[in-house]
Amino acid sequence: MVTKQLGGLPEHADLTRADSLAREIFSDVANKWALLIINVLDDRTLRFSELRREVEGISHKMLTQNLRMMERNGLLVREVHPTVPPRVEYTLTEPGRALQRMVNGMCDWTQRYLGHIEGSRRRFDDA
Amino acid sequence: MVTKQLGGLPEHADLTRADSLAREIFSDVANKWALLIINVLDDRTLRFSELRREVEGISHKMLTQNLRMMERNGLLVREVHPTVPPRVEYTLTEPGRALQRMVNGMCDWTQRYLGHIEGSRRRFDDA
DNA sequence: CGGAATCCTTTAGGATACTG
DNA sequence: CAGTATCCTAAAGGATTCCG
Repeated sequence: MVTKQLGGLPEHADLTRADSLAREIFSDVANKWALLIINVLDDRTLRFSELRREVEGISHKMLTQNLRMMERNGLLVREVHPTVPPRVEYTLTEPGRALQRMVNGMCDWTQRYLGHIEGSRRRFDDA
Repeated sequence: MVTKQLGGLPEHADLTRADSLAREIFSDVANKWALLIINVLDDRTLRFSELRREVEGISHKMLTQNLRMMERNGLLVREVHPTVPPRVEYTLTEPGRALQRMVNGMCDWTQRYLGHIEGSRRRFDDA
């Protein structure tokens, strides 16, 4: 319970003082690999191997680890097709898609301010 | 929407295939401490010690380290008042504030889906 | 007070091998 | 193909101390 809300107007959630559950969830989610997986999954249904290929640079281990965590938190569903060879597919849930919109926002942000950031870095590194 | 490509229509940025600079920036920003600092700074101007108090659980070292990184990337400005004892204040820049809106969205998301996530976790942990 | 540097522990994460 | 387990190295991060 953690809103800065006092007067009644809906204020932004403040996780800096949040209870441990909210902080834990935020920590799970606010990590590079999870966010990149969400971004690439989008509204598609992808296999493990497809995700592995599309999330550039992720290792087999990190992918499984993050997929488990995201499934546990209800961000995506995992469907196993008992064929041989096995076929396992991942799809974002509604909460996952809600998050995905914000992740897309962050990606767009990165693109948009790329030049600004590059300049800021140069200035900083000179001094 | 998802056609993460190339035709010409404005699509969401896809950092999974992005150039190394964009990936680096995203990695800088998509980390727990940076996002919490952004969330607590909001539109205020805060001293180092105030941030230290408000970002619950952050260590002296992590705070300085992240503040340097965020200053370098132009997310915030650092103002030193040459008094004694020294007074150093931090304020989000416009790019920083743009990011902050999305971080707030993520915090709100966490609050909103807390119950859903808790339930999903229980179900997962039972199986 | 804010920051840098040091030391030391914990975790993240890669490589590899094995299983159904 | 997807997943698990093991080993091992690199990076994150806490505690502490010293400096302007």
